[in-house]
Amino acid sequence: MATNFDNYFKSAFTVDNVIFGFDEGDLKVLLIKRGEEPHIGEWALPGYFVKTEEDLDAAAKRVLSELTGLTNVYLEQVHAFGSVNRHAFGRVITVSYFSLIKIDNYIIQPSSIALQAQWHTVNGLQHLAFDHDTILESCLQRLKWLVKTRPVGFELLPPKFTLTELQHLYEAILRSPLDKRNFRKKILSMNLLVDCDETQEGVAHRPAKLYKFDRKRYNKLVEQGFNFELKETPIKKKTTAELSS
Amino acid sequence: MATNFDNYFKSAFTVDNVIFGFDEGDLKVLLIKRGEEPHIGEWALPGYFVKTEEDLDAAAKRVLSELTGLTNVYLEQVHAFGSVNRHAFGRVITVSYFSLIKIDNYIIQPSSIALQAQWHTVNGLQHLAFDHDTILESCLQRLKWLVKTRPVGFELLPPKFTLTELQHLYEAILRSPLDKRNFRKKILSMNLLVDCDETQEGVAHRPAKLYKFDRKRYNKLVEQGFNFELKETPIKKKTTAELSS
DNA sequence: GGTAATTAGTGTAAAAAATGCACTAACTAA
DNA sequence: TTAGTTAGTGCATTTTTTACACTAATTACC
Repeated sequence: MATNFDNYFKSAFTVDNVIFGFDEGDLKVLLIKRGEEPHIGEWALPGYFVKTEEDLDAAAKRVLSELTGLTNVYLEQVHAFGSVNRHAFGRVITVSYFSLIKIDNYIIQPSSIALQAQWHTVNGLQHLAFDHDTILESCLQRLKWLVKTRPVGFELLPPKFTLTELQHLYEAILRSPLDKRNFRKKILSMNLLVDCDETQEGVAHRPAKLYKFDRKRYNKLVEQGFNFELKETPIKKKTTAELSS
Repeated sequence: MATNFDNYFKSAFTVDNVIFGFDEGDLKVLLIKRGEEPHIGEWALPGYFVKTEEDLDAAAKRVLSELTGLTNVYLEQVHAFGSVNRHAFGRVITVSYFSLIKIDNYIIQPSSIALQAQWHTVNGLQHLAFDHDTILESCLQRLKWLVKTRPVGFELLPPKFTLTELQHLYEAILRSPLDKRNFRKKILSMNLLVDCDETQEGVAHRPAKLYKFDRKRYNKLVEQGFNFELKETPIKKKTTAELSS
C-alpha cells in the first residue's frame, strides 16, 4: 500500500438531500434546477460539496438551507454512493440524507446555485442529474421500510388531518391499497391520534373528523421501545406451504 | 458558495469493515493490530484509504483482502462517518461495511499495515482505534435488526449445525433467551433446513441431529418476497394499553 | 324540498400466529 | 447400573390478522 498519504487527499465529498412531502394525494420530492456545471440547467436533488472544516451531518443541513431555504429539518443519513465516474470534476463520493416534511409549513426559497427549487411528484419523474435517480430510488425504499416501522405519516401531513388522508398517504408510499376498517383499527389502537372535535369544511359529502398527532405520547412510546409496525397485507399473502411448490 | 472547486478536492475516504463470526457460543469480530500511524499498535477494524480510481464497494473488498487475506466475502454498506476530527492526518470520511462469515471457512492472513489479524469476542472488547467503537456499535445494531428479518444465522455457522447451536447464535445476537420449543417450531416452519440424517459425535449426552441450510430454497423465497421475520418475544411484551399509564 | 351523489364511519366472525409451559429420550462417564 | 447432560416434542390459550357490507352526513342539482 502507498506510503505517501498525499495521494489519498485529492477527493471531495458531497451531500444530497431527498426531502419528501405529500400534497394533493401524491408523494412529492423537492428538487432544484442547477445553475452551475456540471449538469447545469438539469433538475437535481439539493446537494453540494461538504466543506473541509464541517461535520458531514452539519453539511447536509447547511447545503439544504442554502439551496432551498429550508431550516430546522431533521435529516437522516441513508447511503454513500461512490462510483469512480459519478462526477465530472473529479473523484466525488456523495452521502444521501432524507427527510419527511409538511409542505405547507415551509417556504421554498431557491438561492446559491439553485435557479429554482420546486416540489415534484415522485411518480413519473423525468431523469435527474448525476446518479440522482439511483439515490432517489434508494431513499424511496427507505421510506417504504420506515412507514412500516414508525408512524411517519404524521411527519408529512398538516397538523390536522382526516383518517382517509392518512390512509391515502400510506397507500401512496406503499403503492398498494389498504383496507379502510383494518387501517383505522390499527392506527387508532396505537393511541397516537387526538380527536380535534372538528370536522372538514367545504366538502360535498359527509365531512370527516379531524385528528392531530400526539407527539408527546409518541416520544413516550419510542422511549419505552414500543413496536409501531404496521402490517397491513393488502394483497393476499402466500403461505410457506404454497411457496414450497 | 465557493467557485474554486479545488478547495473541495483535498479530502480522503476510507472504508472500515466489520466482519462478524460466531465461535464457541460467542459473537466475534475480526480486528487488526495497526502497524502504521495514526493509532499504531492499537486494535482497529480492518480499514484503509480508498484509491481515487476505484469504486467505493470495490475498495472495501480490496482493503479487507489486503489486510486480512479474506476474499469472496459479501459486504454490505452500513453508514458513513464524517466528523471533522476523526482522523489525525486530515479530513477523512469513512464508510463502514459489514459481513457475516463462517470462521472455519477462512484463513486469516494479516499483511500490509496489519501486524496481526484476529477474531475478538464482541462482548467486553477493549477500546478500538479512531471512532471504531462507534462504528462497531452501529453495525451491531444493524446485525440485530437483520437477524429479525432474514435467517442470517446460517451465514455464521458451519455447513452442518444443530438447532441448539442455531438458537444460541440467535440468543447471542439478540442478547436475550428464547424459548426452545417455539424457536424450533418457527425455524422449521420456514422449510429452510435440510435434515442431514447425521448426529453429533463425541458429546457426553444425547447427540443432536445435524441440519444444513437450503440455500436454493432461501433464494427462491427471497425472490418471491417471503417475509422471514422472527418475532420471538423473550420477555413479556407490554401492550399499548399498559403503556398508556 | 327532494333526491342523487359522494365520502365517512362502523363490527364481527373466522383464521392464523404467538405464547407459555414440562416431560421423555438418548447418550456418556463414573 | 446410575447419575448427569442435552435433545426433542405438543397442546391449550391468547392475541393478531384478515375479510367483508352496510348506514350516516353532507352538498349539488333539479
